[in-house]
Amino acid sequence: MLTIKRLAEYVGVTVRAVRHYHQTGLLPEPERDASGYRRYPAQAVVDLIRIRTLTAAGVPLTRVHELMRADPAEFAAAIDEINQGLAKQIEELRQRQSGVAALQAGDRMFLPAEITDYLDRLRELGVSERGVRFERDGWIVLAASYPDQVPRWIAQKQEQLADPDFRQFYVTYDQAHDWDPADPRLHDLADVMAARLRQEAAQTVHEVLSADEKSLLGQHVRDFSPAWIRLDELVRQRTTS
Amino acid sequence: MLTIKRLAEYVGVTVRAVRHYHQTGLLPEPERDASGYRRYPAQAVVDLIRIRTLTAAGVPLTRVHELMRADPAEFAAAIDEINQGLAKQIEELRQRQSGVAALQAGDRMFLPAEITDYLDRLRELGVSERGVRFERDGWIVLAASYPDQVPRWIAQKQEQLADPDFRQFYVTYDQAHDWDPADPRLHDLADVMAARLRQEAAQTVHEVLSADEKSLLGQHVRDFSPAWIRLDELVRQRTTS
DNA sequence: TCGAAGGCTGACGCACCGTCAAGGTCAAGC
DNA sequence: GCTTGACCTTGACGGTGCGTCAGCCTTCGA
Repeated sequence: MLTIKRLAEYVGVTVRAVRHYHQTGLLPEPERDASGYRRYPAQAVVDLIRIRTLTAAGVPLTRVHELMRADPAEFAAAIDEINQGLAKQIEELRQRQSGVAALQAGDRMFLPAEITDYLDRLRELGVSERGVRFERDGWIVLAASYPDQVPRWIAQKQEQLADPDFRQFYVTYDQAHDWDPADPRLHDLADVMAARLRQEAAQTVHEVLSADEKSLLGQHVRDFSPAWIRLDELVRQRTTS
Repeated sequence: MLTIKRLAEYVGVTVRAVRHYHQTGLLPEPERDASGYRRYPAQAVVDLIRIRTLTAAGVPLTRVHELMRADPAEFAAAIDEINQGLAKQIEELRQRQSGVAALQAGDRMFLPAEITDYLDRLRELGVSERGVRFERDGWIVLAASYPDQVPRWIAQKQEQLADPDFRQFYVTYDQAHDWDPADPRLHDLADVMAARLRQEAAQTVHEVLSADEKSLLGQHVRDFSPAWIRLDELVRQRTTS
Protein backbone atom coordinates (compact mmCIF):
# COMPACT_ATOMS: atom_id res chain seq x y z
CA MET A 1 0.00 0.00 0.00
CA LEU A 2 1.02 3.58 -0.61
CA THR A 3 1.95 6.44 1.65
CA ILE A 4 0.44 9.84 0.91
CA LYS A 5 3.67 11.11 -0.59
CA ARG A 6 4.12 8.21 -2.97
CA LEU A 7 0.53 8.53 -4.07
CA ALA A 8 0.83 12.26 -4.60
CA GLU A 9 4.13 12.07 -6.47
CA TYR A 10 3.00 9.28 -8.72
CA VAL A 11 -0.13 11.13 -9.75
CA GLY A 12 1.60 14.48 -9.90
CA VAL A 13 -0.19 16.48 -7.22
CA THR A 14 1.03 17.80 -3.90
CA VAL A 15 0.52 16.09 -0.57
CA ARG A 16 -1.35 19.17 0.57
CA ALA A 17 -3.77 18.81 -2.31
CA VAL A 18 -4.52 15.20 -1.41
CA ARG A 19 -5.27 16.16 2.17
CA HIS A 20 -7.41 18.99 0.90
CA TYR A 21 -9.43 16.52 -1.17
CA HIS A 22 -9.93 14.40 1.93
CA GLN A 23 -11.08 17.41 3.89
CA THR A 24 -13.71 18.28 1.34
CA GLY A 25 -14.80 14.66 0.97
CA LEU A 26 -13.71 14.51 -2.65
CA LEU A 27 -11.35 11.61 -2.11
CA PRO A 28 -12.39 9.09 0.57
CA GLU A 29 -10.12 8.84 3.58
CA PRO A 30 -8.21 5.55 3.39
CA GLU A 31 -7.51 3.22 6.28
CA ARG A 32 -4.83 4.29 8.73
CA ASP A 33 -1.96 2.07 9.82
CA ALA A 34 -1.00 1.48 13.44
CA SER A 35 0.66 4.88 13.76
CA GLY A 36 -2.21 6.80 12.19
CA TYR A 37 -0.59 7.23 8.77
CA ARG A 38 -2.85 7.02 5.74
CA ARG A 39 -2.36 3.91 3.61
CA TYR A 40 -3.71 4.00 0.06
CA PRO A 41 -4.95 1.15 -2.12
CA ALA A 42 -4.57 1.13 -5.90
CA GLN A 43 -8.07 2.47 -6.37
CA ALA A 44 -6.98 5.76 -4.79
CA VAL A 45 -4.51 6.22 -7.64
CA VAL A 46 -7.26 5.80 -10.20
CA ASP A 47 -9.58 8.14 -8.32
CA LEU A 48 -6.89 10.75 -7.84
CA ILE A 49 -5.95 10.70 -11.51
CA ARG A 50 -9.56 11.34 -12.42
CA ILE A 51 -9.67 14.26 -10.01
CA ARG A 52 -6.41 15.73 -11.21
CA THR A 53 -7.36 15.38 -14.85
CA LEU A 54 -10.63 17.19 -14.30
CA THR A 55 -9.29 19.94 -12.06
CA ALA A 56 -6.40 20.51 -14.45
CA ALA A 57 -9.05 21.14 -17.07
CA GLY A 58 -10.44 23.89 -14.87
CA VAL A 59 -13.40 22.00 -13.46
CA PRO A 60 -14.19 23.33 -9.96
CA LEU A 61 -13.83 20.82 -7.14
CA THR A 62 -17.51 20.91 -6.31
CA ARG A 63 -18.31 19.89 -9.87
CA VAL A 64 -15.68 17.15 -9.77
CA HIS A 65 -17.37 15.93 -6.64
CA GLU A 66 -20.65 15.60 -8.51
CA LEU A 67 -19.02 13.94 -11.48
CA MET A 68 -17.31 11.29 -9.35
CA ARG A 69 -20.73 9.92 -8.52
CA ALA A 70 -22.46 10.55 -11.82
CA ASP A 71 -23.59 7.68 -14.00
CA PRO A 72 -21.65 7.05 -17.21
CA ALA A 73 -24.12 8.87 -19.47
CA GLU A 74 -24.06 12.01 -17.35
CA PHE A 75 -20.32 11.70 -17.08
CA ALA A 76 -19.86 11.44 -20.82
CA ALA A 77 -22.07 14.47 -21.38
CA ALA A 78 -20.10 16.43 -18.83
CA ILE A 79 -16.82 15.43 -20.45
CA ASP A 80 -18.14 16.70 -23.74
CA GLU A 81 -19.13 19.99 -22.19
CA ILE A 82 -15.75 20.33 -20.49
CA ASN A 83 -13.96 19.70 -23.72
CA GLN A 84 -15.99 22.36 -25.47
CA GLY A 85 -15.14 24.71 -22.63
CA LEU A 86 -11.47 23.96 -23.16
CA ALA A 87 -11.77 24.66 -26.87
CA LYS A 88 -13.36 27.98 -26.05
CA GLN A 89 -10.57 28.78 -23.60
CA ILE A 90 -7.99 28.01 -26.24
CA GLU A 91 -9.74 30.42 -28.58
CA GLU A 92 -9.75 33.08 -25.88
CA LEU A 93 -6.08 32.57 -25.16
CA ARG A 94 -5.33 33.03 -28.84
CA GLN A 95 -7.24 36.30 -28.87
CA ARG A 96 -5.43 37.41 -25.75
CA GLN A 97 -2.18 36.67 -27.47
CA SER A 98 -3.01 39.09 -30.24
CA GLY A 99 -4.41 41.50 -27.68
CA VAL A 100 -1.16 41.49 -25.75
CA ALA A 101 0.88 41.79 -28.92
CA ALA A 102 -1.22 44.82 -29.86
CA LEU A 103 -0.13 46.59 -26.68
CA GLN A 104 3.14 47.38 -28.38
CA ALA A 105 1.33 48.98 -31.30
CA GLY A 106 0.17 51.94 -29.24
CA ASP A 107 -3.48 52.91 -29.40
CA ARG A 108 -4.26 51.33 -32.75
CA MET A 109 -6.01 48.29 -31.41
CA PHE A 110 -7.69 49.79 -28.37
CA LEU A 111 -10.23 51.81 -30.23
CA PRO A 112 -12.96 51.00 -32.72
CA ALA A 113 -11.61 50.87 -36.27
CA GLU A 114 -13.68 53.87 -37.41
CA ILE A 115 -11.98 56.05 -34.86
CA THR A 116 -8.46 54.90 -35.59
CA ASP A 117 -9.13 55.32 -39.30
CA TYR A 118 -10.31 58.85 -38.68
CA LEU A 119 -7.26 59.64 -36.58
CA ASP A 120 -5.00 58.25 -39.29
CA ARG A 121 -6.72 60.51 -41.79
CA LEU A 122 -5.97 63.52 -39.63
CA ARG A 123 -2.32 62.53 -39.43
CA GLU A 124 -2.19 62.29 -43.20
CA LEU A 125 -3.58 65.79 -43.48
CA GLY A 126 -0.70 67.07 -41.40
CA VAL A 127 -2.50 67.53 -38.13
CA SER A 128 0.00 67.55 -35.25
CA GLU A 129 0.37 64.58 -32.90
CA ARG A 130 -0.93 66.82 -30.15
CA GLY A 131 -4.01 67.57 -32.18
CA VAL A 132 -4.58 63.92 -32.94
CA ARG A 133 -4.28 63.11 -29.27
CA PHE A 134 -6.89 65.74 -28.40
CA GLU A 135 -9.23 64.21 -30.92
CA ARG A 136 -8.48 60.72 -29.67
CA ASP A 137 -9.30 61.62 -26.08
CA GLY A 138 -12.50 63.30 -27.15
CA TRP A 139 -13.63 60.32 -29.16
CA ILE A 140 -12.77 57.89 -26.38
CA VAL A 141 -15.09 59.72 -24.02
CA LEU A 142 -17.78 59.90 -26.67
CA ALA A 143 -17.44 56.24 -27.57
CA ALA A 144 -17.78 55.26 -23.92
CA SER A 145 -20.81 57.46 -23.46
CA TYR A 146 -22.70 56.98 -26.74
CA PRO A 147 -21.23 53.88 -28.34
CA ASP A 148 -23.94 53.47 -30.97
CA GLN A 149 -23.87 57.07 -32.17
CA VAL A 150 -20.15 57.25 -32.79
CA PRO A 151 -20.11 55.56 -36.20
CA ARG A 152 -22.62 58.08 -37.50
CA TRP A 153 -20.73 61.05 -36.12
CA ILE A 154 -17.46 59.75 -37.47
CA ALA A 155 -19.06 59.35 -40.89
CA GLN A 156 -20.18 62.98 -40.75
CA LYS A 157 -16.69 64.07 -39.82
CA GLN A 158 -15.19 62.10 -42.68
CA GLU A 159 -17.64 63.79 -45.04
CA GLN A 160 -16.54 67.16 -43.80
CA LEU A 161 -12.94 66.22 -44.44
CA ALA A 162 -13.85 65.67 -48.08
CA ASP A 163 -14.24 69.45 -48.36
CA PRO A 164 -10.84 71.08 -49.11
CA ASP A 165 -11.92 74.31 -47.39
CA PHE A 166 -12.68 72.40 -44.23
CA ARG A 167 -9.37 70.55 -44.35
CA GLN A 168 -7.58 73.88 -44.74
CA PHE A 169 -9.50 75.30 -41.82
CA TYR A 170 -8.88 72.27 -39.62
CA VAL A 171 -5.13 72.25 -40.18
CA THR A 172 -4.88 75.98 -39.61
CA TYR A 173 -6.83 75.67 -36.38
CA ASP A 174 -4.44 72.93 -35.26
CA GLN A 175 -1.44 75.11 -36.01
CA ALA A 176 -2.95 78.10 -34.22
CA HIS A 177 -2.35 76.25 -30.95
CA ASP A 178 1.22 77.53 -30.98
CA TRP A 179 0.59 81.04 -32.28
CA ASP A 180 1.02 84.16 -30.24
CA PRO A 181 -2.36 85.15 -28.78
CA ALA A 182 -1.86 88.55 -30.41
CA ASP A 183 -1.35 87.04 -33.87
CA PRO A 184 -3.62 88.93 -36.30
CA ARG A 185 -4.40 85.73 -38.22
CA LEU A 186 -6.58 84.68 -35.27
CA HIS A 187 -9.21 87.20 -36.40
CA ASP A 188 -9.53 85.65 -39.86
CA LEU A 189 -9.66 82.19 -38.31
CA ALA A 190 -12.35 83.33 -35.91
CA ASP A 191 -14.44 84.58 -38.85
CA VAL A 192 -14.27 81.22 -40.57
CA MET A 193 -15.01 79.33 -37.38
CA ALA A 194 -18.02 81.41 -36.44
CA ALA A 195 -19.51 80.91 -39.89
CA ARG A 196 -18.98 77.17 -39.71
CA LEU A 197 -20.44 76.91 -36.22
CA ARG A 198 -23.64 78.66 -37.30
CA GLN A 199 -23.91 76.38 -40.28
CA GLU A 200 -23.35 73.09 -38.52
CA ALA A 201 -24.72 73.57 -35.07
CA ALA A 202 -27.84 71.56 -35.78
CA GLN A 203 -26.44 68.55 -37.52
CA THR A 204 -23.40 67.35 -35.61
CA VAL A 205 -22.36 65.99 -32.29
CA HIS A 206 -23.80 69.02 -30.52
CA GLU A 207 -27.26 67.59 -30.86
CA VAL A 208 -26.91 65.29 -27.86
CA LEU A 209 -24.14 66.77 -25.78
CA SER A 210 -25.07 68.78 -22.75
CA ALA A 211 -23.39 72.17 -22.37
CA ASP A 212 -21.53 70.67 -19.47
CA GLU A 213 -20.06 67.90 -21.53
CA LYS A 214 -19.09 70.25 -24.30
CA SER A 215 -17.17 72.40 -21.89
CA LEU A 216 -15.41 69.39 -20.47
CA LEU A 217 -14.41 68.14 -23.87
CA GLY A 218 -12.87 71.51 -24.56
CA GLN A 219 -11.16 71.81 -21.24
CA HIS A 220 -7.67 70.68 -22.15
CA VAL A 221 -7.77 73.24 -24.93
CA ARG A 222 -8.08 76.05 -22.51
CA ASP A 223 -5.51 74.45 -20.24
CA PHE A 224 -2.64 74.69 -22.68
CA SER A 225 -2.94 77.22 -25.49
CA PRO A 226 -3.17 80.97 -24.95
CA ALA A 227 -3.86 81.35 -28.69
CA TRP A 228 -6.80 78.98 -28.53
CA ILE A 229 -8.15 80.77 -25.48
CA ARG A 230 -7.99 84.02 -27.38
CA LEU A 231 -9.59 82.36 -30.40
CA ASP A 232 -12.40 81.09 -28.22
CA GLU A 233 -13.09 84.65 -27.07
CA LEU A 234 -13.09 85.98 -30.62
CA VAL A 235 -15.49 83.31 -31.82
CA ARG A 236 -17.73 83.92 -28.85
CA GLN A 237 -17.91 87.63 -29.74
CA ARG A 238 -18.99 86.76 -33.26
CA THR A 239 -21.60 84.12 -32.37
CA THR A 240 -23.31 85.84 -29.41
CA SER A 241 -23.55 89.24 -31.02
CA MET B 1 -15.94 62.82 -18.48
CA LEU B 2 -16.92 59.30 -17.56
CA THR B 3 -18.58 57.77 -14.57
CA ILE B 4 -17.14 54.59 -13.14
CA LYS B 5 -19.84 52.48 -14.69
CA ARG B 6 -19.43 53.85 -18.19
CA LEU B 7 -15.70 53.39 -17.96
CA ALA B 8 -16.04 49.83 -16.70
CA GLU B 9 -18.66 48.84 -19.27
CA TYR B 10 -16.80 50.33 -22.18
CA VAL B 11 -13.60 48.51 -21.30
CA GLY B 12 -15.39 45.34 -20.29
CA VAL B 13 -14.56 45.00 -16.63
CA THR B 14 -16.73 45.27 -13.54
CA VAL B 15 -17.11 48.38 -11.43
CA ARG B 16 -15.79 46.37 -8.52
CA ALA B 17 -12.63 45.57 -10.42
CA VAL B 18 -11.98 49.23 -11.19
CA ARG B 19 -12.31 50.13 -7.54
CA HIS B 20 -10.04 47.25 -6.67
CA TYR B 21 -7.41 48.63 -9.03
CA HIS B 22 -7.70 52.00 -7.31
CA GLN B 23 -7.28 50.38 -3.92
CA THR B 24 -4.09 48.66 -4.96
CA GLY B 25 -2.76 51.76 -6.66
CA LEU B 26 -2.76 50.10 -10.04
CA LEU B 27 -5.04 52.69 -11.62
CA PRO B 28 -4.70 56.25 -10.29
CA GLU B 29 -7.71 57.68 -8.50
CA PRO B 30 -9.32 60.28 -10.77
CA GLU B 31 -10.70 63.63 -9.67
CA ARG B 32 -14.03 63.63 -7.89
CA ASP B 33 -16.98 65.80 -8.84
CA ALA B 34 -18.89 67.98 -6.36
CA SER B 35 -20.73 64.97 -4.94
CA GLY B 36 -17.64 62.82 -4.53
CA TYR B 37 -18.25 60.68 -7.62
CA ARG B 38 -15.19 59.61 -9.58
CA ARG B 39 -14.88 61.32 -12.98
CA TYR B 40 -12.59 59.68 -15.52
CA PRO B 41 -10.60 61.26 -18.34
CA ALA B 42 -9.88 59.46 -21.61
CA GLN B 43 -6.46 58.38 -20.38
CA ALA B 44 -8.16 56.17 -17.81
CA VAL B 45 -9.74 54.19 -20.66
CA VAL B 46 -6.35 53.61 -22.23
CA ASP B 47 -4.80 52.64 -18.91
CA LEU B 48 -7.64 50.34 -18.01
CA ILE B 49 -7.50 48.58 -21.36
CA ARG B 50 -3.81 47.93 -20.82
CA ILE B 51 -4.56 46.52 -17.39
CA ARG B 52 -7.39 44.36 -18.59
CA THR B 53 -5.43 43.05 -21.55
CA LEU B 54 -2.57 42.01 -19.32
CA THR B 55 -4.64 40.52 -16.52
CA ALA B 56 -6.75 38.65 -19.04
CA ALA B 57 -3.50 37.10 -20.22
CA GLY B 58 -2.96 35.82 -16.70
CA VAL B 59 -0.43 38.42 -15.59
CA PRO B 60 -0.73 38.97 -11.82
CA LEU B 61 -1.74 42.46 -10.74
CA THR B 62 1.55 43.11 -9.01
CA ARG B 63 3.40 42.40 -12.24
CA VAL B 64 0.98 44.61 -14.17
CA HIS B 65 1.78 47.31 -11.67
CA GLU B 66 5.48 47.02 -12.50
CA LEU B 67 4.85 46.92 -16.22
CA MET B 68 2.77 50.10 -16.16
CA ARG B 69 5.90 52.01 -15.21
CA ALA B 70 8.45 50.02 -17.17
CA ASP B 71 10.34 51.60 -20.04
CA PRO B 72 9.43 50.47 -23.56
CA ALA B 73 12.33 48.01 -23.89
CA GLU B 74 11.46 46.25 -20.65
CA PHE B 75 7.83 46.35 -21.61
CA ALA B 76 8.47 44.76 -24.99
CA ALA B 77 10.56 42.02 -23.39
CA ALA B 78 7.81 41.34 -20.88
CA ILE B 79 5.21 41.18 -23.63
CA ASP B 80 7.32 38.63 -25.42
CA GLU B 81 7.61 36.56 -22.30
CA ILE B 82 3.89 36.78 -21.66
CA ASN B 83 3.12 35.67 -25.16
CA GLN B 84 5.38 32.68 -24.80
CA GLY B 85 3.60 31.87 -21.57
CA LEU B 86 0.29 32.02 -23.40
CA ALA B 87 1.57 29.69 -26.09
CA LYS B 88 2.62 27.26 -23.40
CA GLN B 89 -0.79 27.49 -21.76
CA ILE B 90 -2.46 26.75 -25.06
CA GLU B 91 -0.30 23.65 -25.42
CA GLU B 92 -1.23 22.58 -21.90
CA LEU B 93 -4.90 23.09 -22.57
CA ARG B 94 -4.62 20.91 -25.66
CA GLN B 95 -3.04 18.16 -23.61
CA ARG B 96 -5.72 18.50 -20.99
CA GLN B 97 -8.30 18.11 -23.68
CA SER B 98 -6.91 14.74 -24.65
CA GLY B 99 -6.49 13.89 -20.98
CA VAL B 100 -10.14 14.59 -20.31
CA ALA B 101 -11.21 12.71 -23.40
CA ALA B 102 -9.20 9.73 -22.17
CA LEU B 103 -11.27 9.58 -18.99
CA GLN B 104 -13.99 7.86 -20.96
CA ALA B 105 -11.58 5.17 -22.11
CA GLY B 106 -11.34 3.58 -18.66
CA ASP B 107 -7.89 2.82 -17.29
CA ARG B 108 -6.06 2.64 -20.60
CA MET B 109 -4.59 6.10 -20.45
CA PHE B 110 -3.94 6.29 -16.70
CA LEU B 111 -1.15 3.79 -16.61
CA PRO B 112 2.23 3.50 -18.30
CA ALA B 113 1.95 1.86 -21.69
CA GLU B 114 4.02 -1.18 -20.65
CA ILE B 115 1.52 -2.01 -17.97
CA THR B 116 -1.57 -1.60 -20.11
CA ASP B 117 0.09 -3.68 -22.82
CA TYR B 118 0.80 -6.40 -20.30
CA LEU B 119 -2.77 -6.32 -19.03
CA ASP B 120 -4.08 -6.54 -22.58
CA ARG B 121 -1.88 -9.59 -23.12
CA LEU B 122 -3.42 -11.25 -20.08
CA ARG B 123 -6.90 -10.58 -21.40
CA GLU B 124 -5.95 -12.19 -24.71
CA LEU B 125 -4.79 -15.27 -22.89
CA GLY B 126 -8.21 -15.65 -21.34
CA VAL B 127 -7.45 -14.32 -17.87
CA SER B 128 -10.66 -13.20 -16.17
CA GLU B 129 -11.48 -9.49 -15.74
CA ARG B 130 -11.17 -10.03 -12.02
CA GLY B 131 -7.70 -11.44 -12.48
CA VAL B 132 -6.70 -8.56 -14.72
CA ARG B 133 -7.96 -6.11 -12.12
CA PHE B 134 -5.91 -7.82 -9.39
CA GLU B 135 -2.84 -7.51 -11.58
CA ARG B 136 -3.65 -3.92 -12.41
CA ASP B 137 -3.95 -2.93 -8.78
CA GLY B 138 -0.71 -4.69 -7.94
CA TRP B 139 1.14 -2.95 -10.73
CA ILE B 140 -0.27 0.44 -9.81
CA VAL B 141 1.14 0.09 -6.32
CA LEU B 142 4.45 -1.15 -7.68
CA ALA B 143 4.66 1.62 -10.26
CA ALA B 144 4.04 4.23 -7.59
CA SER B 145 6.65 2.72 -5.29
CA TYR B 146 9.40 1.74 -7.72
CA PRO B 147 8.67 3.59 -10.95
CA ASP B 148 12.04 2.92 -12.56
CA GLN B 149 12.05 -0.81 -11.89
CA VAL B 150 8.66 -1.53 -13.36
CA PRO B 151 9.70 -1.66 -17.04
CA ARG B 152 12.28 -4.33 -16.22
CA TRP B 153 9.85 -6.40 -14.20
CA ILE B 154 7.22 -6.14 -16.86
CA ALA B 155 9.73 -7.26 -19.45
CA GLN B 156 10.52 -10.32 -17.31
CA LYS B 157 6.83 -11.07 -17.00
CA GLN B 158 6.35 -10.81 -20.73
CA GLU B 159 9.24 -13.25 -21.20
CA GLN B 160 7.59 -15.71 -18.85
CA LEU B 161 4.41 -15.45 -20.87
CA ALA B 162 6.35 -16.60 -23.91
CA ASP B 163 6.54 -20.02 -22.24
CA PRO B 164 3.38 -22.07 -23.06
CA ASP B 165 3.71 -24.00 -19.79
CA PHE B 166 3.68 -20.77 -17.83
CA ARG B 167 0.67 -19.45 -19.72
CA GLN B 168 -1.14 -22.68 -18.97
CA PHE B 169 -0.22 -22.39 -15.31
CA TYR B 170 -1.24 -18.73 -15.10
CA VAL B 171 -4.66 -19.26 -16.63
CA THR B 172 -5.31 -22.26 -14.46
CA TYR B 173 -4.33 -20.32 -11.36
CA ASP B 174 -6.73 -17.59 -12.37
CA GLN B 175 -9.55 -20.07 -12.81
CA ALA B 176 -8.79 -21.74 -9.48
CA HIS B 177 -10.15 -18.64 -7.78
CA ASP B 178 -13.65 -20.07 -8.17
CA TRP B 179 -12.89 -23.69 -7.43
CA ASP B 180 -14.06 -25.53 -4.35
CA PRO B 181 -11.29 -25.45 -1.74
CA ALA B 182 -11.52 -29.26 -1.61
CA ASP B 183 -10.94 -29.59 -5.34
CA PRO B 184 -8.19 -32.20 -5.85
CA ARG B 185 -6.73 -30.24 -8.76
CA LEU B 186 -5.40 -27.78 -6.21
CA HIS B 187 -2.72 -30.31 -5.23
CA ASP B 188 -1.39 -30.55 -8.79
CA LEU B 189 -1.45 -26.78 -9.08
CA ALA B 190 0.40 -26.41 -5.80
CA ASP B 191 3.12 -28.75 -7.09
CA VAL B 192 3.65 -26.63 -10.17
CA MET B 193 3.58 -23.41 -8.18
CA ALA B 194 6.08 -24.56 -5.59
CA ALA B 195 8.49 -25.65 -8.31
CA ARG B 196 8.18 -22.31 -10.08
CA LEU B 197 8.64 -20.33 -6.89
CA ARG B 198 11.89 -22.14 -6.06
CA GLN B 199 13.14 -21.54 -9.56
CA GLU B 200 12.32 -17.84 -9.82
CA ALA B 201 12.68 -16.55 -6.32
CA ALA B 202 16.00 -14.90 -7.02
CA GLN B 203 15.34 -13.18 -10.29
CA THR B 204 11.97 -11.46 -10.11
CA VAL B 205 10.11 -8.80 -8.27
CA HIS B 206 10.76 -10.49 -4.97
CA GLU B 207 14.25 -9.13 -4.88
CA VAL B 208 13.22 -5.74 -3.59
CA LEU B 209 9.86 -6.27 -1.94
CA SER B 210 9.77 -6.52 1.82
CA ALA B 211 7.84 -9.45 3.27
CA ASP B 212 5.35 -6.91 4.47
CA GLU B 213 4.69 -5.56 1.01
CA LYS B 214 4.37 -9.01 -0.45
CA SER B 215 1.73 -9.91 2.04
CA LEU B 216 -0.16 -6.70 1.35
CA LEU B 217 -0.09 -7.28 -2.37
CA GLY B 218 -1.59 -10.71 -1.79
CA GLN B 219 -4.16 -9.54 0.67
CA HIS B 220 -7.19 -9.19 -1.57
CA VAL B 221 -6.51 -12.73 -2.72
CA ARG B 222 -7.06 -14.10 0.72
CA ASP B 223 -10.03 -11.79 1.21
CA PHE B 224 -12.13 -13.34 -1.49
CA SER B 225 -11.20 -16.84 -2.59
CA PRO B 226 -11.36 -19.89 -0.30
CA ALA B 227 -9.67 -21.94 -3.04
CA TRP B 228 -6.74 -19.54 -3.21
CA ILE B 229 -6.41 -19.56 0.54
CA ARG B 230 -6.23 -23.34 0.46
CA LEU B 231 -3.76 -23.18 -2.41
CA ASP B 232 -1.58 -20.82 -0.42
CA GLU B 233 -1.49 -23.37 2.43
CA LEU B 234 -0.58 -26.19 0.09
CA VAL B 235 2.24 -24.21 -1.52
CA ARG B 236 3.54 -23.20 1.88
CA GLN B 237 3.70 -26.87 2.93
CA ARG B 238 5.77 -27.68 -0.11
CA THR B 239 8.19 -24.76 0.12
CA THR B 240 8.88 -24.80 3.85
CA SER B 241 9.35 -28.56 4.13
C1' DT C 1 20.91 5.18 18.66
C1' DC C 2 20.46 9.16 16.30
C1' DG C 3 19.29 12.34 12.68
C1' DA C 4 16.88 13.00 8.46
C1' DA C 5 12.78 12.36 6.25
C1' DG C 6 8.09 11.85 6.31
C1' DG C 7 3.56 11.88 8.63
C1' DC C 8 -0.26 14.19 11.49
C1' DT C 9 -3.56 18.15 12.65
C1' DG C 10 -4.74 22.83 12.82
C1' DA C 11 -4.63 27.51 11.25
C1' DC C 12 -3.43 31.56 8.61
C1' DG C 13 -2.50 33.60 3.95
C1' DC C 14 -3.03 34.68 -1.08
C1' DA C 15 -5.14 36.61 -5.46
C1' DC C 16 -8.99 38.67 -7.44
C1' DC C 17 -12.51 40.03 -7.04
C1' DG C 18 -18.29 38.82 -5.88
C1' DT C 19 -21.51 40.26 -2.91
C1' DC C 20 -23.97 42.27 0.77
C1' DA C 21 -24.77 46.36 3.88
C1' DA C 22 -25.98 50.93 4.70
C1' DG C 23 -26.30 54.59 3.06
C1' DG C 24 -25.94 59.41 -0.32
C1' DT C 25 -27.05 61.45 -5.23
C1' DC C 26 -29.16 62.28 -9.72
C1' DA C 27 -32.65 62.38 -13.61
C1' DA C 28 -37.19 61.78 -14.83
C1' DG C 29 -42.02 61.61 -14.31
C1' DC C 30 -46.19 62.71 -11.69
C1' DG D 1 -42.26 69.25 -4.80
C1' DC D 2 -41.91 64.44 -4.31
C1' DT D 3 -41.16 59.87 -5.41
C1' DT D 4 -38.82 56.20 -7.81
C1' DG D 5 -35.13 53.76 -9.59
C1' DA D 6 -30.62 53.78 -11.24
C1' DC D 7 -26.15 54.91 -9.82
C1' DC D 8 -22.51 56.30 -6.55
C1' DT D 9 -19.83 55.86 -1.98
C1' DT D 10 -16.99 53.12 1.74
C1' DG D 11 -16.35 48.96 4.34
C1' DA D 12 -16.26 44.31 5.26
C1' DC D 13 -16.86 39.37 4.68
C1' DG D 14 -16.70 35.31 1.51
C1' DG D 15 -14.79 31.80 -1.68
C1' DT D 16 -11.58 28.71 -4.45
C1' DG D 17 -7.53 25.82 -4.19
C1' DC D 18 -4.39 25.16 -2.23
C1' DG D 19 0.90 27.14 -0.10
C1' DT D 20 3.06 27.53 4.02
C1' DC D 21 4.21 27.65 8.69
C1' DA D 22 4.00 25.53 13.46
C1' DG D 23 4.33 21.94 16.74
C1' DC D 24 4.55 17.31 17.43
C1' DC D 25 5.02 12.12 16.39
C1' DT D 26 6.84 7.97 13.56
C1' DT D 27 9.82 5.50 10.56
C1' DC D 28 13.98 4.36 8.24
C1' DG D 29 18.84 3.93 7.14
C1' DA D 30 23.48 4.20 8.83
